[in-house]
Amino acid sequence: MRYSKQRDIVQSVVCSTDCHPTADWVFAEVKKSIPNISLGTVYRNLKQLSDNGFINRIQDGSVTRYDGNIKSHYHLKCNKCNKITDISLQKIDLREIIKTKFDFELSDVELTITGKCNKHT
Amino acid sequence: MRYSKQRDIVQSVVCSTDCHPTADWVFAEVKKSIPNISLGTVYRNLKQLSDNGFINRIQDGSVTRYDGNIKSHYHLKCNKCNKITDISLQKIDLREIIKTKFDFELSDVELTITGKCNKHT
DNA sequence: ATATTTAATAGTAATAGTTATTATTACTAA
DNA sequence: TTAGTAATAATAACTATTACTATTAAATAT
Repeated sequence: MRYSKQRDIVQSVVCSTDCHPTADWVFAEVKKSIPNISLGTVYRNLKQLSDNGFINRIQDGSVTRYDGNIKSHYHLKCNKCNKITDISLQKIDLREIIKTKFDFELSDVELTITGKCNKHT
Repeated sequence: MRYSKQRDIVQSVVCSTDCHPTADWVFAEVKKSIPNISLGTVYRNLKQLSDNGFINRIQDGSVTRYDGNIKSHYHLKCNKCNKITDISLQKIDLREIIKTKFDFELSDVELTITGKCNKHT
């Protein structure tokens, strides 16, 4: 994977926000530096970056979002404001439980908890 | 919501399998009884049935799947055979943890654990 | 039983998100 | 410097899903 200015900026855009952006959002943001960048380039680089572990991809309903936080963590999604917040739940060792109870070699966990955050009544 | 033969069959198709089918799979299956059913009708009825709690919708990557099992449960998805298996983890009361630790009113949890089931080396 | 009302339908067009194609550009190494 | 090949911009294609519209049929009233 050789250097490209486009990928470099895609990565820095994703890693400098905690808003779990979509490809489209990243596209708009990168355009500020590279006005003629193509949406396909953004998709391709997001894929490459996540395939190589530089960023994470998360599924938010039917749309894919990207996450510069590559430490193991989960998400809270508020169904009022749609904000996705990072959480970590170290006490629950899912890997252990899943392995011993279900004989299943966990490689990835995506836990989406939907509900209402404390900004709403 | 008044009776329709189409919805009745859509529901029975979803409820008589544990394969967590997509809309397209349901469409093909219902066609066996109603050859000229429309894909839109399948989507509309799947939506209605899940909105009314007769079936569940689950997100599998970017595609939506449906589940006749409406008891609270989670899923194991094997990334080798793509099979989705129902599991339940009664010991972990997520609702409690999420409420006390994060002040977040959980209304829905979707936990997707991806990995490798015991059919593979 | 028949007419009326209107939800549900079949068929089709449209949309959104994403991936593929293709000709061109620009790193890298000999 | 030139050959090889990643990466690119632009655009077409694709897939899952939703919207539209004229018609059909289930429930209700006559």
